Amino acid sequence: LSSCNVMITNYVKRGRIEDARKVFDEMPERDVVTWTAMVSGYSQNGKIEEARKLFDIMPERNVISWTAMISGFIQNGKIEEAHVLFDRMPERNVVSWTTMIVGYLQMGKLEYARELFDKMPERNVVSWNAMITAYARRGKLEDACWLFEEMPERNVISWTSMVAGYAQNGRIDEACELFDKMPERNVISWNAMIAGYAQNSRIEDARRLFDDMPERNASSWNSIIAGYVQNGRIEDAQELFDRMPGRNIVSWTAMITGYAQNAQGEDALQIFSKMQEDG
RNA sequence: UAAACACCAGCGGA
Repeated sequence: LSSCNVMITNYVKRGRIEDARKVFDEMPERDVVTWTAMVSGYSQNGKIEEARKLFDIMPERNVISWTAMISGFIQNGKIEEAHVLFDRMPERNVVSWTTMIVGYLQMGKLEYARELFDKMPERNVVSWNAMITAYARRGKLEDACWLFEEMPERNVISWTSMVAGYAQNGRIDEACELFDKMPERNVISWNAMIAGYAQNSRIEDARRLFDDMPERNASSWNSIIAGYVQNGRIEDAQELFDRMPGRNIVSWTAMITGYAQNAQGEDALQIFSKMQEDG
C-alpha cells in the first residue's frame, strides 16, 4: 500500500498524472494518503475538475485532504471555491489557514489576507513569511519590516524575502545591509542580492558577490550574465558564458539577445547555430 | 508515502 503511494507521489512530481492514475486504479486497497495524493496530483496538473471529482467520492477525508483541495482551487485561480471549502471543512490547522491566506495574497487582496492572518488561531514561520513576502513584493517594505521584526522566529526564507523585497524596490543598500546580517544564507539568498545589484546597474558589486558565492546554480550564472548584457558588456557576458557549466536555454537566449541588441547580428546568429550544435 | 512560504535569471504568451 505505501509503496504504491510512493509511486503515485513520484509520478505526480514528474507530471505523469496518467501513470499515477494507472497505479491508483490497479491498487487493491487505498487509504486517505492515496486519495489525497491523487487529488493533489490532478490539481498540480491543472485538472481541477478531476481533482474535485475524486475529492467528492473519497471515502474519508482528513484535514490534509481538505487543504489539498483548497490549494488546488487556489492554484487554478478559483479563490471563491477555495473559500467555500475552507468555511465548510470540519477542522482547520495552521496549514489550511496559511493556504487560504496565500490564495488572497496571490490575488493582490492584501488587506483581506491580513485580516485572516490576524484572525488565525496560531501562526508558524510559514504564515509570517507568506505575509512578509507579499508586502515586500508590492513595495510595502515598512509593513514587511514591521512583521519581520515582530515574528517570533525567522528562518532563511524570512531573511531572503526581505532582502529580495528591498532589492526589487531599488533599495539596494538596505538590501545589502540586511544580507550582511543574515545568520545563514543559501544560494537563493545570494541570487536575490546579485539580481538586485545587476538590475540597479551595480554590475561590479554583483560580480564581486558572484565570485564570493560558496555555490552557484544556473540562476546565479544567468543573473550575472544577463546583468552584463543589460549593461552592454557583451564580452564579459561571453566570458562567463564560456565558463558556465550546464548552460540552459535561458543562458543561450540571454546571449543571443545580447548580441542582437548590440547590433551584432552576425554574432547572434553564430551563437544560435552553436546552440543547435550543442543540442 | 499526501496539503502552505523566498531568487521580476533570458525570451515569449494571455
